[in-house]
Amino acid sequence: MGNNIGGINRIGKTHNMIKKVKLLKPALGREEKRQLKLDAILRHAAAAFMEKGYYKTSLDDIARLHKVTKPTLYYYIRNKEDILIKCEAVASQRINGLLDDVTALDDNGFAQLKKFIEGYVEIVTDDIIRCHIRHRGQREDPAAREASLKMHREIEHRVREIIGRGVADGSLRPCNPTIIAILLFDALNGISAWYREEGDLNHEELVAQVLLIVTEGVKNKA
Amino acid sequence: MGNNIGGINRIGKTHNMIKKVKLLKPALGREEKRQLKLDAILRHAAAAFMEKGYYKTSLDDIARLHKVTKPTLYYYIRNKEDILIKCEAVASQRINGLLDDVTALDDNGFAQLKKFIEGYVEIVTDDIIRCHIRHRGQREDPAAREASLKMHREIEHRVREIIGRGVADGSLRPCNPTIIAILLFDALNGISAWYREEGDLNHEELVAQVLLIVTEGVKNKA
DNA sequence: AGTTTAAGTTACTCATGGGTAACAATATAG
DNA sequence: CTATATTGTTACCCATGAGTAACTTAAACT
Repeated sequence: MGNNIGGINRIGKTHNMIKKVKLLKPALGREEKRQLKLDAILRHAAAAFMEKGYYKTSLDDIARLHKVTKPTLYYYIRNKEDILIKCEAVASQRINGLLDDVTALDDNGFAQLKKFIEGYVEIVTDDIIRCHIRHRGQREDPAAREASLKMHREIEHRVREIIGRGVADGSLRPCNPTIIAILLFDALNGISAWYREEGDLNHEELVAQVLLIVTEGVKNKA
Repeated sequence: MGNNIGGINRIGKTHNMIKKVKLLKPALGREEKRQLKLDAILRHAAAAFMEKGYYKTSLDDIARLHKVTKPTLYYYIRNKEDILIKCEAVASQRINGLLDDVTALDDNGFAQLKKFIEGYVEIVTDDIIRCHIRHRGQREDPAAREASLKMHREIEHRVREIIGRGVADGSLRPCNPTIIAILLFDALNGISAWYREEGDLNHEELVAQVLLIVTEGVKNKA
């Protein structure tokens, strides 16, 4: 169950190709239009947060990026923190979707872990996910804070289970699944902070190196 | 060349044991006293930043922790950002000190890498280091920002060199030292966010698991 | 002693930015 | 073609918190 915000950034292009956008609009229901705009706002906000950080980015900045004024944002979001919460919802869906796919696989723990790593490196490229990884934890509202921690624990727990399964079925070497899951997660999440698709390092090489260290380690036994 | 702020938190105890602190004070020069207080402020600030985050921690909060009023802080620091800069200086000294020790070792790349990991897990326990790892990158002042990035690059570069050396001398399996260094760093830095010495997970177990994944990987070859 | 310097305090200023009230335009429906 | 939600705007409020000025107290040196 992948991602409900796939083609949002194609809106810009549509806008360039067709002058009277009005002709196109009625094709979409109000609720869908609203959802689309919300997603666009989230993308703009996430990009800004990644560049300047949450606190150094004002709502006016985000509004400017979206070419509206600040109060308009409040039609789509409850408050500034709500942006992070909504980003988290998207992130949760995508990551848990990946985990659904991976655990549905009829294969041993190692194979599942491998698939997870490949998928996660893909996911971590998205600005909204990046934003969530970087700003996870900063919740003013205690309830939101708790929810955030819970969702993070759940994901970590699912990864831990994959590793545990691998140890049980013999495809993974005996280890402490809790620690290994956290270490792996931190390394993967770290990728979101430095990896850019436009750069000279391609996806395959990156995945290959992650898999190298996770599966074989770096010590030479020859 | 370890750490110049080793026994700061012992001041509290001293204060409890000896009533007339005045009798003790003259043993220290003014400059040293000043340095001691600065370090204490840094510790208080770092602890607060780790708990509430940089932006949610006001200078009044820090002053309160230190049992002084806000303007007094300005006797020791230039401004709020200066606290991060000073934490970074401490971190730089400790990490580069470790790297000095490690690279001075007359042994192969793998052995050096192992020593580095052991030492780094130790370092990452310190609040000031934690603070630096978490808040590295948020610099208002462009010059400070550049300096921060440069220092971080330098450290990463030294780790990369150790790995490269290992590949060259055959103690490490052929790999991309740049990527491996970054992944390793992210995993190690991540530790600072969750590991507490007081917890039930002891140091040795943690180091053992990190070394397990780095050296052997988790895939079972049996 | 008594003068100087370090260390700390109270009481402000002032920019920033989140959030809102009241009003204007635009689209959808009947 | 009017009536009514839906979007959006301009103009404001106000809490927060960084940084400063002016003044007081404590320590140190000769």
